[in-house]
Amino acid sequence: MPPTAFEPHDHSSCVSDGVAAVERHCAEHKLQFTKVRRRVLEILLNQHKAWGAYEILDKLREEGLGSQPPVAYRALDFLVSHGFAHRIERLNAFIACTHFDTHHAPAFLICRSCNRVVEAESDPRAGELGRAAQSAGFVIERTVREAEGLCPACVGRASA
Amino acid sequence: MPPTAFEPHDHSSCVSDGVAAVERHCAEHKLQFTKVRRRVLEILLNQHKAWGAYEILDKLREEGLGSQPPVAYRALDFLVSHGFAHRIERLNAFIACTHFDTHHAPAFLICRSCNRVVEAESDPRAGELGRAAQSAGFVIERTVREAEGLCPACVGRASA
DNA sequence: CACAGATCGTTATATAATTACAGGAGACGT
DNA sequence: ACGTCTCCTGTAATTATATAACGATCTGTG
Repeated sequence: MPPTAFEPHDHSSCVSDGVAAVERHCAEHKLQFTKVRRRVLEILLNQHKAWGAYEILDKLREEGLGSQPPVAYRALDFLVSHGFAHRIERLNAFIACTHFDTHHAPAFLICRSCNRVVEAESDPRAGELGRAAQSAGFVIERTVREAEGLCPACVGRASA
Repeated sequence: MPPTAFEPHDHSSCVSDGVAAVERHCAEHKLQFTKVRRRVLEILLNQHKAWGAYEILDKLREEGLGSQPPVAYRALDFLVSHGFAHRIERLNAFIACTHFDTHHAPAFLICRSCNRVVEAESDPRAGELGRAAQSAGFVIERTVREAEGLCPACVGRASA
C-alpha cells in the first residue's frame, strides 16, 4: 500500500469517504459526532497537510462555529483520541487519519516544501525503536515517527 | 550497545566526559564554547531527562547568566545544531547527546513515569519510515523517532 | 419529567518560541 | 593601534501553542 497523497487522486472522495467512515464508526460506538467535530474533520480532510489548531479555529470562527481555543482543541482531542486524526509532533499540528480501519501505529512523511503529509502504516515493534526498547526492557505505549524531507514532486522541482 | 541511562552508572562521568568531548570538538572546529553554552550543556548532562527551555532559563537566571528566553534558546540552538544536544519533539524539551561521536539519526525512549530519556542509535534508512519513504520516492532529511512508555524500573514498580 | 454524563461557550492564564534591535568582545588585515 | 567584520549577548515586546476552570446546555435513558 504505497502512500497516495503525494500522487494525483480523486480528492473529493478523500473528504466524503473519510467523513462517512467516521460517521459509521461513531454510530456503531455511540459516539457523538457533533457539528463542530464533523466540521473539523472535514477541514482536516480537505487538504493533505497538517493543520495548526489555530488555523482550524480561524475557519470555525468564520463559520460561526466557535471562537475560543478550547473549541478547536476539544474537537481535535476527540478526533485524535478515537484515531480519526493524528497529531504531528514535529509541526504541532493535526492531520486526518487515512488508514482508519486498521489499529495502527502511524508513521508520517512530511514535505517541507509543499507541506503535504502522508501517513504510512507501520508496526511499532519493528524498526529501531522496537529493537532499542526490547534490549533495554522498555515497554512502548506510544510512538512518534515522523520524517521530514522532500516529496517526489518537490525533489523533481528542486533538481530541475 | 544497550542504552545505559536506565541502569545505575557512574553519572559524574556523564557530565565531565560530555563537556570534555564537546570542548574538544569545538576547539577542533573553531566553535566558540562560551560560558552560557557550556553551562547549558552541563545542565542538560546533569540528569538523563529532557529539560524544557524555560527550566534551563530559570537555572541560568538564578546564576546570573541570563534572564530572557532568547538566552536559553540561543544556547540550545547552538548545541542542537552541532549535534551536542537533541530536541525531543514529543516533550518540547531538550536532552544532551550521549552518542556524540557517531554521525547519527537518534531515536529516544521516554519513560512517562520517571521522565528519564535514553538515546538509541539508529539508521534513518531502516525501519518503517525508510521503507515508506523509499516506496513513495520521498527524500528524508531528518527524522523524529520517539517512543513513550515505561522503563524497566517503572514497569517493575507498576506491576509489583 | 428527572437525572447523569457529555458537550459547549467563555474568560483567563499558562507554556513555548521568535522578532527585533542595540551593544560588546574577539579576530584579522592594514 | 585602528578600523571593521563577525559572532555573541542583553533586553523588550510579541507571537504561537495549549490548558484550567466554571457555569450553561444538550442528549440519552429510566
